[in-house]
Amino acid sequence: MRVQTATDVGMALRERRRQLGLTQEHVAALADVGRPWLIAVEAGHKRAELDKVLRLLAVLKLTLDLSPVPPVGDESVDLDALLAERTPACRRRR
Amino acid sequence: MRVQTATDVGMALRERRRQLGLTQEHVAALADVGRPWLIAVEAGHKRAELDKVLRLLAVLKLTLDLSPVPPVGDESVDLDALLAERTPACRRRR
DNA sequence: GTACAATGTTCGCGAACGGCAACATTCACT
DNA sequence: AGTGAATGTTGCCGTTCGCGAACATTGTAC
Repeated sequence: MRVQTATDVGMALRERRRQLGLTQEHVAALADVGRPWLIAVEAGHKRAELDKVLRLLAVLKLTLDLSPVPPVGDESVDLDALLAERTPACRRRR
Repeated sequence: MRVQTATDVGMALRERRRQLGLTQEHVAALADVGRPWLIAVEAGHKRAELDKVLRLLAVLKLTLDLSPVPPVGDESVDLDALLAERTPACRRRR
């Protein structure tokens, strides 16, 4: 499942927790977080701390993968535009 | 690339930024975050806010995927253990 | 309808965030 | 050596977090 926003993350977490048939209280204890916090995150809390979210993923046995956006064919234009904005020194280093 | 910790996230972000040949200052501006914050995150800052990290991923054109841990064959035991701990009401609902 | 579990909400509190700005360091190029 | 860009570091400061505990709401079983 692809996630892009905090809301996506929250929905995925809630769905997964239900799949496993686990209680918010139970999961919160396993991940060592407060229950109100878990509720907020499942609701899409944007400012949740990164490592707590990661612990939650681990507890729910969810893996997280990062991959470059597959080139759709025109992203070279965007990249060039970005390159043009950069200073010579930075361009040299890429 | 699979990430499990805040450090993993930071390393992935840094690597990706370098691949694109972008400056910390440039990326920070695009993601609307402070440069010191970006530095901390690339170094593995554990308490970074979720949505800022997500904005960073978007700016760097990285997609984020969540998937259940592939059954290794013996996790059903763990699951049963968890089920045993749950209250009847919760078990009913799964 | 009663009882209980699960979920959601609110409060006060200490702790840490993240922005900004300035300074220090590293590195590449000439 | 000297210049300039990129990166790292520090301090102040207003804002917000996240915990704990208590209360309110839903929903399920009996």
